[in-house]
Amino acid sequence: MDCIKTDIGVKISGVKDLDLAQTLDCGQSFRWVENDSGFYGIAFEREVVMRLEGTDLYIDNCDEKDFEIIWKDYLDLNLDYGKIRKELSELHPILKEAGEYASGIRILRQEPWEALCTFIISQNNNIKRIKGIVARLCESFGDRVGSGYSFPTAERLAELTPDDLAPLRAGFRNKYIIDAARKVAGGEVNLEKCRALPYDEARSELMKIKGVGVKVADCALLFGLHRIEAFPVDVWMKRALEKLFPDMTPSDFGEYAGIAQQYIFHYSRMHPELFN
DNA sequence: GCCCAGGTATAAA
DNA sequence: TTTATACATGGG
Repeated sequence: MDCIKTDIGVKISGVKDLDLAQTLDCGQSFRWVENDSGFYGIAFEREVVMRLEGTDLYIDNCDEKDFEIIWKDYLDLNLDYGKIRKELSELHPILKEAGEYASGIRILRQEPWEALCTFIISQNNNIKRIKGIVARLCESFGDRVGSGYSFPTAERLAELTPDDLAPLRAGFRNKYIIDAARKVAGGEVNLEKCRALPYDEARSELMKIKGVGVKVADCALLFGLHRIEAFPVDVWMKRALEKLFPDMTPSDFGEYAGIAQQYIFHYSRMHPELFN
């Protein structure tokens, strides 16, 4: 995997186990939009467009240094998903099938606060509307980055009240967003500490926030802090587990449970007939 | 109008 | 400890 400069960005060749649609638009991030030139998005105060041709990844508006310090990690390109998929496939034949079907999924290393906040917004909500709320949140309270806006910091949102978030049309979630922002900005909840804490303690740390239950905590840990042993279970996953893996519990999926969960989630979403 | 959406807080059994 | 209901909003 090497990175060379192009006239508008960089080209990384030899990228394996990556499908941008499966990774950027599978419900782990709500900030990427597909347009004519690829997937457009903003993270870590950078605006880029990504496009994959075979095993060549093009990132526009990016230099070698930004790729090395930001996007390489963001896309989790240091982890060998082919090897992990092989290990997972030995756990259960359906997991092998799901892994092959969704073999381009990677677990993003998103900014922890963004992951936490967007999954607070996700509760009892649908992906289309979540994206709208998140977009309005960034436009209203984020900083300008290129032609878009960054995700607002916890410190910025901590200054606000739930009523200030009315333009987002996020409903009852407004008070949860503000509670999270205040606890994170004030240090009562330490996100970085959750990278290394024993899993149950990391979960408890996040659940100090009103509106954060096990599902939101698991998603924040998986997508924001790269705790890939996290296995978020929602109503959909519960059905998938009962029908497809009746003999397994989330902990049976082991240290890569979060990757297994994403394979299963994507696979079952694309095959709803499995539940009939 | 009715139902549901990558849930959680709260009250009641 | 487990089970029921409200919660804001908008698309199907």
